[in-house]
Amino acid sequence: MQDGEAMTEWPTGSRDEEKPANSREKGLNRVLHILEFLHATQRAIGIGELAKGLNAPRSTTYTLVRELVDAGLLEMAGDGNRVYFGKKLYLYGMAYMRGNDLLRRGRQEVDTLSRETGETSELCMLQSGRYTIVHSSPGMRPFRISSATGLQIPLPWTASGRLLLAGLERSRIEAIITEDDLVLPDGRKIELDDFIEEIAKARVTGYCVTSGLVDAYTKCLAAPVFSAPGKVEATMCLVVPIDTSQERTGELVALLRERAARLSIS
Amino acid sequence: MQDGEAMTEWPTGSRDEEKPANSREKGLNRVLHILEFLHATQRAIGIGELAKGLNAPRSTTYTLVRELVDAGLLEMAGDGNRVYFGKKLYLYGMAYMRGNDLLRRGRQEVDTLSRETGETSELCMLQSGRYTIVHSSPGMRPFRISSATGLQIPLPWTASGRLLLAGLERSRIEAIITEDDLVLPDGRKIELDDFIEEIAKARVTGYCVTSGLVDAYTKCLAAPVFSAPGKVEATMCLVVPIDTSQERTGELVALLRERAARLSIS
DNA sequence: AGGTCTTGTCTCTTATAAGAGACGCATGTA
DNA sequence: TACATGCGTCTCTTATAAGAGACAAGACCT
Repeated sequence: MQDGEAMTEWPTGSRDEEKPANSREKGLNRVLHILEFLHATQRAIGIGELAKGLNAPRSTTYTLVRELVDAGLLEMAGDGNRVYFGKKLYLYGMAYMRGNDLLRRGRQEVDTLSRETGETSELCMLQSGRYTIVHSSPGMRPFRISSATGLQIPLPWTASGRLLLAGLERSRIEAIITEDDLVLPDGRKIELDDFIEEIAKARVTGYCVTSGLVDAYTKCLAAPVFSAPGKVEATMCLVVPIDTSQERTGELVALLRERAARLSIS
Repeated sequence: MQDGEAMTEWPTGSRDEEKPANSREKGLNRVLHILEFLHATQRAIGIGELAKGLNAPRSTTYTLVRELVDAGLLEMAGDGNRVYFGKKLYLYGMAYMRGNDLLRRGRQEVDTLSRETGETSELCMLQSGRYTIVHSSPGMRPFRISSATGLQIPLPWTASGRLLLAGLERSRIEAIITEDDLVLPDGRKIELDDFIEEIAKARVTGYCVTSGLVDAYTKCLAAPVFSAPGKVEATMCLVVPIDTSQERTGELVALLRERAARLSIS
């Protein structure tokens, strides 16, 4: 997210884009940042506030927002001085879904899986180096373990993350995972070597279960969806209470793997 | 779509953006055109082909597409040299839907309406001067009358069009409707005065029925959804065979109006 | 009624991105 | 084997868009 870029120095050894330090920013980049920012805030926001949040000059921001609103990618919210995503983005998004068998079928599988098991179920993909929930369907429990579509979290925090990276060389993985990604929300640190080993193991067993990583009370079961032999395109996963019995976990994993395999045929 | 802009002179009396004739085009505009173009073609397309379709220089197109792919707004399709919409657009689109009560509830209403009646049902909105199908749910008939989400057609061709423009002054309407919009697919021409009168009538009666406009065998029933008193934000509509009986049409209109009214409360 | 913010618009400068065009490498086809 | 056509990358120029900053108008405090 909008990680105060001007403030932090570059994480050691990451992208080597040379920064001319104080140069102008391309309009298109500003636009991309605007969209990311809105996605992070999840609600309409004033233009001034937006400019501030992006460290972007006000005049430029006004201009770009106007153009985007005219184009329909953004819309002015009810009160008239806040912006949020626009209808065009919705239409483009639906077009993406229509053109994407995996996503379309995956959504259905997830919905039925969560209906059948009563547990929260998700379809996840790798998106710009992070684990991304592409579709989720809440479970039936009184206290739901739910999470929103579009949420992005570090790969090492999740079972799916171990599957999504299966088959990549170590160097590729190192390029994707940052130091921060290896620190769990509760402060514990995952060793990169351990993580890479877990990836290898997940690749062999064909599924992955993690307990109490993102939080202390959930367990995460994931199975890979292949787009080609060996190429993991997505994962399906179930989020269940951490005290779920061994047997039930086993049953759920079996069901999950079956469904994921069915999706893979594509 | 992508109306060979370089070829045609401006429709008399429309937008007065001065064209410096042979100037450079802003990157952001190119991007907006790329998105529109992909939306129109509805499938992945080669970059060269894309550049040609947009009358854009090849080098620029390559640069922009690369940036958009890096950003996740576009994706390279399977074979590796075609582009189409990307996951980010899907995520933004879902975010739009989540933040938009009317759309979210409207989709549901449309789905149940089409299940209950067995007819094709749609939620429509005004989008950049055109009638846009925002969500549609196909009917149960052996030969389905269906249409895709995102389809845009001229306002005068539809029942919804007459409702979406209700309450606008004549000058606003004239600004939106072009000469071409008034010519039906079969060549017949609608008089602007007649059209404006029909809008006024639809506004009073609170619904609109049109027969055999876009094609010879369908009838279109539409009812307005209000976002504020007098402000038509969307329409719900049913597409039925043109020979549907008077009684059944009446029943359907009543049902439709009830549903649309329920949506309006928001 | 003065002081402090924010909002939206406008003007002007200059750093820079759009674009022309060349290049090398694949294909295909005569 | 030559010739054409499409793809992807690069270089260099100059038209232009990003941005600084000024301005008027409203909002909200004292």
